[in-house]
Amino acid sequence: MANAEPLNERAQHLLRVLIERYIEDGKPVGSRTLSRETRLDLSPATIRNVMADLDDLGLVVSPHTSAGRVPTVKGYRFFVDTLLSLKPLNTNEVDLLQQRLSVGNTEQGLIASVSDMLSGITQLAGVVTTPRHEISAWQHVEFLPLSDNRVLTVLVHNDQQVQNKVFTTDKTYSAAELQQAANYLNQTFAGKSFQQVREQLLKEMHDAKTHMDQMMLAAMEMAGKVCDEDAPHEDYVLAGQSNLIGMAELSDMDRLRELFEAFNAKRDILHILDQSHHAEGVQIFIGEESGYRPLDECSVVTSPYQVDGQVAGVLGVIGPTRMAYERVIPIVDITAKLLGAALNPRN
Amino acid sequence: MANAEPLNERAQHLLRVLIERYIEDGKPVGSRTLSRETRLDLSPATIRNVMADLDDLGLVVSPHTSAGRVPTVKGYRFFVDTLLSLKPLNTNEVDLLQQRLSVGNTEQGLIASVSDMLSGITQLAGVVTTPRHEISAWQHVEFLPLSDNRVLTVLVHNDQQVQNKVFTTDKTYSAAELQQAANYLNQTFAGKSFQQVREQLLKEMHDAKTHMDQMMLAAMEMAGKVCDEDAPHEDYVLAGQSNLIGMAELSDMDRLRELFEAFNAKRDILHILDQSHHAEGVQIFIGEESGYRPLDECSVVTSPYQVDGQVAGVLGVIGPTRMAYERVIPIVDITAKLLGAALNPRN
DNA sequence: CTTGGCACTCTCTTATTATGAGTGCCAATC
DNA sequence: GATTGGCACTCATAATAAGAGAGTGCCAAG
Repeated sequence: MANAEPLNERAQHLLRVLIERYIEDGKPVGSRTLSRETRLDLSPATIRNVMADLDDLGLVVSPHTSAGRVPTVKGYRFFVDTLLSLKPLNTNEVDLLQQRLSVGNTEQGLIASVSDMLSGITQLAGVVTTPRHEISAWQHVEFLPLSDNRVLTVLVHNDQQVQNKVFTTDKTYSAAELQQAANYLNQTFAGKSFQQVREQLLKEMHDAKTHMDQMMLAAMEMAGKVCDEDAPHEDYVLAGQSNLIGMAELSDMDRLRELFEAFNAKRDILHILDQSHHAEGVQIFIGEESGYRPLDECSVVTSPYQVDGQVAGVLGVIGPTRMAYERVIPIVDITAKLLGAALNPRN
Repeated sequence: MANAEPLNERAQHLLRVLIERYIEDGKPVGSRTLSRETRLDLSPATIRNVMADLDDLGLVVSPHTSAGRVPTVKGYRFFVDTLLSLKPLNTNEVDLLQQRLSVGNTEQGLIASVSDMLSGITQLAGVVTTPRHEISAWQHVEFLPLSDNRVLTVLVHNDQQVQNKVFTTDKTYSAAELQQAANYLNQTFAGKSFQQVREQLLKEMHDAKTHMDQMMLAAMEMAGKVCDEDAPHEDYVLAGQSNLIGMAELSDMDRLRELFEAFNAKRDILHILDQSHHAEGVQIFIGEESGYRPLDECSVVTSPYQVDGQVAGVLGVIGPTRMAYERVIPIVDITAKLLGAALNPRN
């Protein structure tokens, strides 16, 4: 039993070659192939012995008695954690990404093109969550009267982000009244974080009811609504789903369908991405590790991206468990950094 | 030869039953079934004769010598144009749609939920183009200075629509200067259509170069850019792609993939939808009629929707040629009307 | 014009039989 | 004690064959 000595050098090397090979052409790999592929100059029989050990350890399995071996989730995990030698992108490639990024200038456009980029380069599905702006602070608010009792609120955050929303009010306010309300709010809140604004707002609204005129109250309400709106805006942009259609491990229509439905429902996918939110650097969920059935045959490679030193969102790719990790991981890593940089207020 | 008499009553009825039956269970339908299904009390042999005629006319084909008949594109066309008896929704169903529509209040939210609704009810893919606002007129513009040389432009259309964009200018403008520019533009353009604004803008920019100060020119430029931006904003929102995955006629992975890629590319799909733009009421593209290979096995049922008496966009569903037209057509029709109503400025 | 009859054609299913890749185990070898 | 060749065995895959079933086209009779 090789159980005493957990995994010797040779076994590790063989496991590595096996997985690399399997990733390349998706067929179970047998002892004969392995004996040819590796430099160790071992006979198939010897390799079979090693394979039996790896099998006992749960790192590989054979789909049936007389097929080669295929890595298990545990095998992939070990591979990714300790055997994998990443293939860093050369500067050319990085420059190319850089260029494609600087085109779309709106935030929406940026994350869409990053998602596209990820899927294009990896030939998998690319995903980017929309950035959170909770760190941002109040810069300026403007109220514009529309027809009837409708008021357009324009709220500018300190990071160039702009939000607008139309409200219906109880009574019709004049432009001057609205101006006055905006002035007051701007003076009071400029530069404060939305967290602070929120608290102060609630407090003032509570004990102000008596000595504050109608108009101020309405303005408060509006601003409060805008702030509320800010928080739960969690979503993602997906690209390249069609890349997943041909893949062997998803050839089962029902599986594929389940997966696409999960994409639409968004909830579960978001939950996985959230887990990466507080992690540092690239994180990898292999097969069942994600905990969601539709993703059983898939791996998810994610990385948070930072704006202004704060984690603003997560991006990554989704593909079959059998994916080229050594290529995908650096791509996700770099892309997260590039997106962070592109999203930075000053650049 | 029945060619002299193009298509007698009985033949039409049989064709109709055949297609209805085929739509229901997707298997080629034979003379025996048809003889049972129909009330005409004809023997299979007689029906075979009729089938031979329909075959000659190119309305049906048999996939192989000893299978039943299947409608051709031409057959579907005839069915849809002259045989189809629509199944109008009852008021309950309409009310239900109505309700689900009034929830999402932003325009984006509205078209997303309409798209969802279409796909949910029909179990096909739903699609809605984003409404065009070219008919809308200039109501108000506001410039807000941000840090550095950045200026936030907020443009309000007369139909509650709001657009904003951040520009970088050559020099730093004061709040007062920006205010002045906005005032001038608002006085000059308020109430005019963007078409008019555009023309006038170009003209003024041409002969104003001398007697107009820097500031005005810059403002013009900004406004011009905003107007430009308005035009080519053609896009659509798709929902329920996953409904198409299980469908028999798309079981070929390559076909399915092609189709999904067409969805992503958007161009061709938009082109088809555009054709419906100038049509009145529901329009149907069956199979190859669309002219796009990925849609060969699909039909597209569309209807333009109107806002303020003007066609603002198109919505519809995409599904296999073998779809329940008698149900889908009224749904698309009603939904277009509901969306138009929901989108109307005053409601 | 309609119908029953009949031969014929295809698809689809099921069973049978190779073929080949790969394994596990054992005894011989280094 | 690790390595190796040999050998029996297993199992997926492909190829082939044989029926069964559904449906057609055509013809001759009603």
